[in-house]
Amino acid sequence: MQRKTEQRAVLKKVLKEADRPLSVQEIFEGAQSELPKIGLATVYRNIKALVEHEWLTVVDLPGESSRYEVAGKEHHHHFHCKTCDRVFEIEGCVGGSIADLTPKGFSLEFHEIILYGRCDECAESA
Amino acid sequence: MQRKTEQRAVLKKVLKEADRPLSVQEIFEGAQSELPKIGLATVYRNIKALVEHEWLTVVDLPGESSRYEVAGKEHHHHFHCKTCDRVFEIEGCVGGSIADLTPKGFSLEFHEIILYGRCDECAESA
DNA sequence: TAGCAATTGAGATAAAGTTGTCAATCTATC
DNA sequence: GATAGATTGACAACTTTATCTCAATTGCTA
Repeated sequence: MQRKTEQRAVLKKVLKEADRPLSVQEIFEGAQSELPKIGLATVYRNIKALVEHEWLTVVDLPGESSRYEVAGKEHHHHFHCKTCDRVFEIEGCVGGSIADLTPKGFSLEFHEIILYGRCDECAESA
Repeated sequence: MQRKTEQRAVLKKVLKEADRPLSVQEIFEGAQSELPKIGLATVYRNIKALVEHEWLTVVDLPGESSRYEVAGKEHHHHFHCKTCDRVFEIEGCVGGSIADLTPKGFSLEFHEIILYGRCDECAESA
């Protein structure tokens, strides 16, 4: 990642403007709308580089392939809309009460919370 | 699934005795210790059949391939030990306070909580 | 216990997601 | 501008996970 390229600039723009975790396909399609000739390998290569440079964070959800969101945000969790399949960031956390769930003898390091349902747009048109 | 076979009996025994979600490999290896000639395809075939018959439940964790646990248990969540990579069931839930995290306009249908850290055995030997 | 058909084991095959190859292109520097 | 080398696009190839094929075996019924 030594040079600035138009491709990477577009990828970063797509990710910043989405403001939610995007799948490789979503990133690819978003970039294609601005740069129709961009290749999938370029998308993968840049995602990998941006993750290594900690500009991007990997978001893994159960049974899904990885999504990516801009790094550096506060601790937060995600909402997965089962209708449109988009993932949203949600504020707040119930970390305190979660510690109580830890079984005896186990040591808790971190946690993940995922909410499922319908996002505002999909709930409206239901 | 019209006939009782020794293979399926062994698979069910492995799953029941584990009392935690097992990966296909764990199930396969557990079954092999009792039935060395069992094939991987048989494991997949029976897992699929047992899930369809609702004897098994699929447990998906972020970034992991599916695990399987005996169906019919109460609502619960999971603890993933990052040291031994085993997954455990944990009792209790903070469902009430989780509803508060739901963004405006979104409709919450269900949730997932995953704790990460060390299990009792791994915490002890740390 | 004989026979039909479900089930199995072994390996080939498939599907999805990701990475590698390499000539052509573009970026940064001089 | 010209140049060196990083980066790209197109597609081949690979990985991992799961399924398919088919002859051999086994469970169930009569």
